[in-house]
Amino acid sequence: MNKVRTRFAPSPTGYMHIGNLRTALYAYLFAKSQHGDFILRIEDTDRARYVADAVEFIEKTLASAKIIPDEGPHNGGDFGPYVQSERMKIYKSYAEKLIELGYAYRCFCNNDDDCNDDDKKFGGYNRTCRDLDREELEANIVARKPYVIRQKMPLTGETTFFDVLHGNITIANSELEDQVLLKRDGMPTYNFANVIDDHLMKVTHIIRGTEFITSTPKHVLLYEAFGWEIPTFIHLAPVMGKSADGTVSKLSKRHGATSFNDLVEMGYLPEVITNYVALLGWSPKSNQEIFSMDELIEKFSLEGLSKSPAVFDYNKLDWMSGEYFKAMSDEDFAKVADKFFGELDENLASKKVYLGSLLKTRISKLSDIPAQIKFLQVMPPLDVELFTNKRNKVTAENSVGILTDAIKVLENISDWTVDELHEKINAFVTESGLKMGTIMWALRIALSGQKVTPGGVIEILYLLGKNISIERLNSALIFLSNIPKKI
RNA sequence: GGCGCCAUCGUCAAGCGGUUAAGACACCGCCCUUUCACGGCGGGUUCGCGGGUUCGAGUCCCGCUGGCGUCACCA
Repeated sequence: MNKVRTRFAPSPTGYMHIGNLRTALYAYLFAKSQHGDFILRIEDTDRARYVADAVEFIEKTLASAKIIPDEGPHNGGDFGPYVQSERMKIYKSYAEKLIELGYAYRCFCNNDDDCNDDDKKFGGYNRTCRDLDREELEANIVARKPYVIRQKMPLTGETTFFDVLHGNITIANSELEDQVLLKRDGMPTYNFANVIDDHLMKVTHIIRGTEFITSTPKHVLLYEAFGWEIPTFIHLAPVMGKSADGTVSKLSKRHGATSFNDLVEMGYLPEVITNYVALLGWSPKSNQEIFSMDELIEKFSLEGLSKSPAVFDYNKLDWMSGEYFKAMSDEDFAKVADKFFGELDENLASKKVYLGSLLKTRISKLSDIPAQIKFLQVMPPLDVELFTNKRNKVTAENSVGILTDAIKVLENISDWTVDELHEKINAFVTESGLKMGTIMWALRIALSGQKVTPGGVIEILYLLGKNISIERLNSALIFLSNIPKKI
């Protein structure tokens, strides 16, 4: 049996859509699970769409997703070059060959309207010039450069191909146009280059999106014309997005971030994105959801692939992301979180690992961090209402006493550590005869101006440090004393 | 519109003729609790519709409906 070889063949747009990334992932996982090769090939035959540095961008993105090609523009391999624009001579020779074989012909008009009367004598577009006397025609056409080479489709009958996911798919040949194989500028079209390269590069399994199902018969006809072995097709259902109005459509900008890189910038770990995306359209048929790349390779199989489109669910991504953070050590988390902390003062900067330990269980992406820690750097404006909490029996009035006493306790603490704070605060609560919740609530509000904080009061005190903590408590006291008493 | 593909909870999905139709996310409720988070427990009319086939259909067949794709010198 032939060694399995799959490929990922993006056009260099400088943008890695999640759907593309998933296609690459599946092609990679399948190849690796079969101990085969995974090839990266750049399909840059559309000069108008060329984006500078896009190849490097694609390679970097794949690398960050841990998808490593065995062959590619910068990975070596025996079947290069792996950039289509560098293979023009190859395509040309195969196109000429096809003409000799009688499966293609030269033509120079885009459509019948493009042709003037003179042109029409030599045939215009699509099936006008295909059956004219070839020698006479070609001499004239070649003289009239630039021309195009079109594939000569059978007018009757049907073409059937096998798809692993969909079984046999049959399309009537009458549906197929005499498509362009070689463009005026000498570049091949996707539908041509693709077939030539997949054959030359010995690709055994073509894994790509469903949008290519309808053009596959054209490819099959090409393989047959050359007498080449037809590879196995696997057409993947698209990744969809859900809009606010509930409608579902192919994932696009209006659904939020859609590229791998957008997601990374938002602070999702690359391994989280691959893990999540792997499960979008593929099921391991077990209850496992968290997978390392090695596990994915081990568990991957074509049977788990889904035929129907999958909606990208940010909720689930968030959950999965949180699971990864929770599983990380405080040190590792602090490392990946580092650039999201922003500018920290000396005190906080020295407590990053500790801060991270509090943060990692309550965020779903790293970009949530700035909002979570802002109050540590800048005290938000106080609001009396915040001091009122029914469940904990706190009011703006009784807060005054609590804060006053707390300040005294805190001022006497010289060893400002979490343990020490814990001990002293506990003692203070016991002594006061009040509920833990009552005291903590008042303190939290005074210290943070928020009902919700990452970590409890003890942790905030520690993070803020002695001076700032006491300062904030005093300010809160002043604030409360200036509130007109309720009647 | 022609052609093609698809159709199980809101979402990802298991299921491959006989199941109380898994599990996860989200949601809701309760518990725990130093707020939030974390954690624990529990909850929900899910097989698009209509015909067949069969003792028996989410599973097979047909039709319908709906969604998506495709009809480029884009990939």
